[in-house]
Amino acid sequence: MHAFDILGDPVRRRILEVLATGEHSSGDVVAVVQREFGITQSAVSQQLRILRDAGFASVRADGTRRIYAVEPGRLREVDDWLDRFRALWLPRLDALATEVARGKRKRRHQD
Amino acid sequence: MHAFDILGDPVRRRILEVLATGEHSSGDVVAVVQREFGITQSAVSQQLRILRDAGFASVRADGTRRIYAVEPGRLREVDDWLDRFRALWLPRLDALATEVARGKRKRRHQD
DNA sequence: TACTAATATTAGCTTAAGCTAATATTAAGG
DNA sequence: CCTTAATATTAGCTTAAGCTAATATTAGTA
Repeated sequence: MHAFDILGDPVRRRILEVLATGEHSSGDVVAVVQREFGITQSAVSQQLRILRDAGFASVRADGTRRIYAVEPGRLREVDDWLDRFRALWLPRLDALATEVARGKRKRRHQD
Repeated sequence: MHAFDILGDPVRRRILEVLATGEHSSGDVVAVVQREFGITQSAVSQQLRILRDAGFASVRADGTRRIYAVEPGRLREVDDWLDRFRALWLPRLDALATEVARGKRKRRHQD
């Protein structure tokens, strides 16, 4: 599944925004999303699972709590996809400078 | 409408990929998408309209042809959104260096 | 002015995504 | 063990997104 398909949902994006600030328990995430979107714990849990399954987030157990963290790989795919458009807003940057600027390492581009 | 909501569709993404290589007529886009997705001219035209309305593409007339081009603004929104995650894959880059690296100008962040 | 080529629009169908409600699971504590 | 807290899962409903088929629009051309 393409990274953008996962990010094409406001709840999932919000969850990732929360996790971008650091690890959080499922309950923490539920609290935020529930306040802002008015949906149930079940719905949030389902979205957390989608994020896990798609590789956007990872979990570890802490007692009865589940602690979620962002997994950056899929987000880098998005970053890579944008490369083809960057010339449009960084017009005066030659190829090498762009490579350096974007901190790009050698990596396989599986579009 | 959030940029990601628009990009959460493979046909629309493919259209933007085509336009990333330069201006193209509606017919050109239809040819590519039709070959790859097997959908009708109508469907492609509808997606082109969505991209226009959302500010991802612009059109100009050339006789009976419509010439489409990428409009970078909305894609930069995506780039901006990713900022909050970049520390995850650019860990050894201080704030200023990141600013420079990302070629960031002063701009209003309306998340 | 009739005809054709290029594209857009509209109405209506179908499917899948995201939700709720209910229930299951798992771990900790008394 | 029994209970409670934290979280996950499942079944089923609803809605909206994306499609097709048909038709409209617009511009160039004979």
